[in-house]
Amino acid sequence: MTTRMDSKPLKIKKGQKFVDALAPGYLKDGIIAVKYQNKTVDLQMEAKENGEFTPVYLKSEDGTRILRHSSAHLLAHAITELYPSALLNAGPATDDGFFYDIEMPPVSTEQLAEIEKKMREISSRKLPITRKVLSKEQLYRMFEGNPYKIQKIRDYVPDGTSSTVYEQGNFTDFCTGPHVPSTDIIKHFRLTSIASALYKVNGEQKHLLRIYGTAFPDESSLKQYFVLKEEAQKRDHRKIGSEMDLYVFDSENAPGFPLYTPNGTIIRDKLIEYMRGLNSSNGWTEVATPHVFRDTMWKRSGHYSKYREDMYLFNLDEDGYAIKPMNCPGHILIFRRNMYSYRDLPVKLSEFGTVYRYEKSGEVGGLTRPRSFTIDDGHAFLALSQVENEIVSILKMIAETFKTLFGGLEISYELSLIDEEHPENFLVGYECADCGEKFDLRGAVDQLKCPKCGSTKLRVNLDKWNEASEALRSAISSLNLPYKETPGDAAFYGPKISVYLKDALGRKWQLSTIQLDFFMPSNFGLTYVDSSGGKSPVIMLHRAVFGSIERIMAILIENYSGKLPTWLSPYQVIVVPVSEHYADYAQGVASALKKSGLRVYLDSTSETLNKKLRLIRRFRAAYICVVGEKEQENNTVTVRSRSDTMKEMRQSEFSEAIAAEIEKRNIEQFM
RNA sequence: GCCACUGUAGCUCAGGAGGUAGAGCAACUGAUUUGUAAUCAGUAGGUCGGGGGAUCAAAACCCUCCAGUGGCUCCA
Repeated sequence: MTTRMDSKPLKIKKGQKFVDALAPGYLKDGIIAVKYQNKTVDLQMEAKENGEFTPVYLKSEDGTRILRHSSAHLLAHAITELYPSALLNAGPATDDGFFYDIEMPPVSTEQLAEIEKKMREISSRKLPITRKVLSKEQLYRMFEGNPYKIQKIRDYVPDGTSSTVYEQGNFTDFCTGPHVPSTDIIKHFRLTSIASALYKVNGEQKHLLRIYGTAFPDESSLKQYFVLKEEAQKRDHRKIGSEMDLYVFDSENAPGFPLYTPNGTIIRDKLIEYMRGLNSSNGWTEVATPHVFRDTMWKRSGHYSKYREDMYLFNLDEDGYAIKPMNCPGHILIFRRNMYSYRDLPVKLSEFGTVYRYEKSGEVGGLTRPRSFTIDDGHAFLALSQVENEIVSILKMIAETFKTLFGGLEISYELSLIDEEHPENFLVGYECADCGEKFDLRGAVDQLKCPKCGSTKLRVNLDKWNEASEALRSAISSLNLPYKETPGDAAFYGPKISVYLKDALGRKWQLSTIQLDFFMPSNFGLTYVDSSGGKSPVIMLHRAVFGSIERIMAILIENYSGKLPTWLSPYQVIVVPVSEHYADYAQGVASALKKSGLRVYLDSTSETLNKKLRLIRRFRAAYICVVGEKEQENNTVTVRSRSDTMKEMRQSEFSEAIAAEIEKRNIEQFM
């Protein structure tokens, strides 16, 4: 899809159309737009001044994006022909296709096929797609009767200026383009699904119908796309997890709550054991906190006002309680049992804490979005001067962890900051202009009031946020890690770093987070005695390396297609006798291996060898040992690895090799 | 919560212009004793997601609830 074409810059004169600046016949070579002054524009556009441009080929990334955007128009065109009363909203290209949001009655999958058919028909009409410049007034007139378009014209086209529409046959859409020059360029596409999408028009929330599709420059990439989707489905952790017997979802009695079987529990335990070691060698101590707290604590921590909707709440006698959706306040209660001097900090508390969040019914799914999950949580209580060092140390733990779990897979970092335009979405400091009171609040600007004098004249103070952000930024850049800043994505109580992994199928998963928090410790009045004998506020740092055990398990399973590294595998060895004649020898092999600490399963059924191998396949054992006459005589085992290579070897040799592999937590097998 | 699709045996699925359920695999029993992805025969297994309705009659039709899957961030 990202085929690089020869795209030497070409010359263009002011007022000349790009299409005319191309040598004749270029269009057939798959050029659908050009890049001029750092923007992609239509071939029919005229250059504003003398200069250079480069052709954009359909097969390039930019070209494919344009193709998809044009496909969305084609979809909209088909809809207007089939359903004249439909009101179009917007239809952009996405990373792997396109969609269009439309106000219209829901359609069935059969109707979807009809729409696709109509699209093909319109495509074959070979309609030229042309761009027209219209004034704001003309646009209003053209789209009157469509409140969605009217709103966009109002919002995006300044008074007295103009914008553009794109026309293909009798269909016109308000759009800045660019687009492919003709409908018949859109050939290799498919509509994929129907969804409903929330949209606000004139301040009112509306459910629009969203139709998804995808398009590619050629048929083979389109096919490839669906092959990859299928491959992803084959690796679905829900499917593999039930084959490997790792966990159960009981949708009647525990919707959204995973129940771990003995096999799944082994994986969990091994992950926890690994993290425990890493925690301890990095100065993290471990604590245990209860699952239920009085709501007084949640009110104080700020969770009650922000997360109440997602919390499991209940009342007993006169008191309100909540099951914990997070571990942090519990750790604060432990931290504050003492007075601390600056010499005592940082205090680093970790816990494999299971939390419960009431996810809305449409949002739960598998291990990636469960209602209960276990965080490899940790909270550091420290002084501002210690923040950067601590973050560096955590970033190193993260890098080490993912190298162990995934080898060389690519990880990337994101630094999420406050949206300075909309501080009301965050807990920020304010100062009262009237009485000078300083306080932290979160809420709509026009509802904010000074808690002391009731004045509404408040000044936002982002000092804490800026300091926090700077500490994160300088830690991440001191390690030369590639990162991207995303304003507005911060947690409501502080900025954060998120870590992403690209898996074997190229999918991006969010893993670790590090969040800085100036506010929760101040809600609980946490201070330490600084070197001058005064009280200084404690800063809190939330971190999770795995993120959640369930999520990391799901990613591991999908990435390895269930064939986990040996140290994590529930079945490290399955011993299979060729027939029952060798049951005793097999038994001996199995117990010797078990004695050396391996997780071994002996298949003692009386099936044929072929059948036994077929039936145990679903467990994705690290090694399968077949033993029969030959092995019994030679005191050997014939070992078959995950990748189906086979080798006969002495029992002791096998047992040492596998022990070393597990000890080092190798991803690769020794054979 | 909203939209589409789905819910029949432990698993994968068939059936269905309405006449109270089928297959393969798994399980169990017996025979077979097997050399790297299906040996044979037999047995057992289901309130067709729950509830309600029209019907002489519902797994099928209608209503409703529950659950699962994919979406609901990427702006003209």
